[in-house]
Amino acid sequence: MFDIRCKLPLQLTRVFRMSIIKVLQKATIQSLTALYNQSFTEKDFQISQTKPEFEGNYTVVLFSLVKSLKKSLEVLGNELGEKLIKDHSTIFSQYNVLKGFLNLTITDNYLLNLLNKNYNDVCFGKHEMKGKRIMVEYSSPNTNKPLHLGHLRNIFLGWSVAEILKANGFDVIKSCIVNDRGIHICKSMIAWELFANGATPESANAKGDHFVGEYYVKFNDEYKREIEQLVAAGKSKEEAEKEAPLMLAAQQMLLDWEKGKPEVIELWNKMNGWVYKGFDETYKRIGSDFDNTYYESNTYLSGKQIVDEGLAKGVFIKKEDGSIWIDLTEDGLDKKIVQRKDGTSVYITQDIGLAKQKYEEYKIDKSIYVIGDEQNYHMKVLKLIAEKLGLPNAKNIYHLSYGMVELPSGKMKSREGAVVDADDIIDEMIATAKQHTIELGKVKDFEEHELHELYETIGLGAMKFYLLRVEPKKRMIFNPEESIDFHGFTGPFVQYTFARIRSVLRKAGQWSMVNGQSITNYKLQTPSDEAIRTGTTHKLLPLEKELILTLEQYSHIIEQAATELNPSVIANYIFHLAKTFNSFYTEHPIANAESEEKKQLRLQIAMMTSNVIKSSMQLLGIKVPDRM
RNA sequence: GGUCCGGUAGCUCAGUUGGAUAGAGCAUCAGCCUUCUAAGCUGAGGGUCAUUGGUUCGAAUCCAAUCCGGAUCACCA
Repeated sequence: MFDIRCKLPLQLTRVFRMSIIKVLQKATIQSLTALYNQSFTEKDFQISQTKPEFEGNYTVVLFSLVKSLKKSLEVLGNELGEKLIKDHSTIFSQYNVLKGFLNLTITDNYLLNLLNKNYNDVCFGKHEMKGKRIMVEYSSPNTNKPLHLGHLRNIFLGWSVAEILKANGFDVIKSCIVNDRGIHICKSMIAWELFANGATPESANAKGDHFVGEYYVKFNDEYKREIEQLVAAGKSKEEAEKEAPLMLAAQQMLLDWEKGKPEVIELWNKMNGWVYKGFDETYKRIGSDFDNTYYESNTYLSGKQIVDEGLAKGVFIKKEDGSIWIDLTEDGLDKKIVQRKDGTSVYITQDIGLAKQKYEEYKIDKSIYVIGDEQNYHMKVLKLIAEKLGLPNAKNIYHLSYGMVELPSGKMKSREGAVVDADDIIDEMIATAKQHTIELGKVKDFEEHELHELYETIGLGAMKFYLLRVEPKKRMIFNPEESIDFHGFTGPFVQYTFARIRSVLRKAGQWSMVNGQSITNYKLQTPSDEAIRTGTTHKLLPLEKELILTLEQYSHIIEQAATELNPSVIANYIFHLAKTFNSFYTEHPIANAESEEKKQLRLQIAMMTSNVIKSSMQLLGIKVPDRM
């Protein structure tokens, strides 16, 4: 989906820089050990960014050290500060102690060096390969209805987490399990058979997944009517639900499917084919992809053998009626069925089979499932069963649980058609992007295809950012009336910041477009190492310094986002970076700076900021436009 | 009822894993375009961090109880 990919092999082709926060951590441990002849770890003290109202950039919080050292905060702070500055004079220039806080100032030279070495490195911030492989499973749609807004949160999350892990040096496999069989699929098949008169997506001029989804809704409408009729004829509601002809037909079809009845299989293939075509269009449009797609119709039987093995091992128990269970009461959960009395497998059985298959195919070290929080219990059970069965790396099964996307009216109900359809909302976002862009009137010289691309970039960017900026586990309410903002903490805000930087660089002759490809001129004259070391070059102004400090944190942020499996960490960071840049941009002229030195410095800052914005937005799956 | 998750400004969300006077965006109000893109910038107002108690130098953060909201506890998937 993107042009730039950083491949940083295990064999060091480049030197990986340690983040300031890590340097400070290590240096503090060293200094404390040297000063007080005791051993320390990172957990003995805390490091944070200095609050803006105090002097300094990074702060060592000393309170927790006082007890074991029996020193006053004042004395400890001064001794440690003195030592840090003496031993690491290239990085720390001065310190002050306020209460229990040791505030350290980073030298301009250190930051200038950093800027000088990395300003044009599009891979800045990424980590070296760790030699570990992780699978991220996401999307997992049913093939009886189109994707909705909830799927979009799932897909964006999964895709982004995968990219974040890659940036952090993991070998990542994106996978998808398609729920392509079962009673719900048969429902739309029956409805199509009965009511479609042979219609196809082509004849109805409809997207395949939407076309099939209509018959799923049709089934439920007709089913409801049959129940009402039966109830009117004197049946109880329960009886009616079981005896309705449509339901009986769907159940019969499921049996026929499992037996492999040719007409049913043919219809099933045909309708699923329509759905896949529709899904593919949507995936392509939103820039999602998978390395491997699993189909439930292939995996649903594979659990049976595992059940037999588990039974032999004594992990499972067989009841008198032949059904097979696992007792999880000792783990604080209930008993769970893993195979029906008729010998057929249930949902969780398939998942156990798939978990094993994933491992055997890819030898993954970790298996991440991006699934809504409604399945927290299910995933807990799956992991426990996998552990008890002794499946390889069962303990590294991880459920990345995210909150449901709800409407102001409550939960989305696909059976009633009360959902925000994915394709619809994408269309709306792009239309809104178009409207805003036209109103602002800045792109009158764009070609038609450039405009089209720009609207997609902004519309999708707004939506992805909106869904990713919130911590995954929190549920969110989506208000279609209010739509999504294009100002403030949004994708377009960041995109706009990027476009302005590109504009500055273009005009300063540092960057240009040739046949749609961006070309960077490596003409920036950079201060010599000697000048930087001896401090004969620029003094950084507060906003210049703050920007470089923020840029410096990028690799640390990637690591944090990967550890937490949380793209919102990235979103918050980008926004902060863009906002800082905008203040800088307003305050200080770049191309028309007060001196040539300042001009070069600010062009470097601008270029590095644009690189980090592009790279970090890429981790969220969001493109950035050169002009908007 | 059991288990899990959430509750921070009018609204949407951060809060670096226990640290300094709790921060952003939206909305409201007041300013800033003859200088690199105003989808921007600067400033103001807005808070019982659901409630109560506890732990300690220090709590939005940890513990307990309570209240509110959600999910889940199927021979459904």
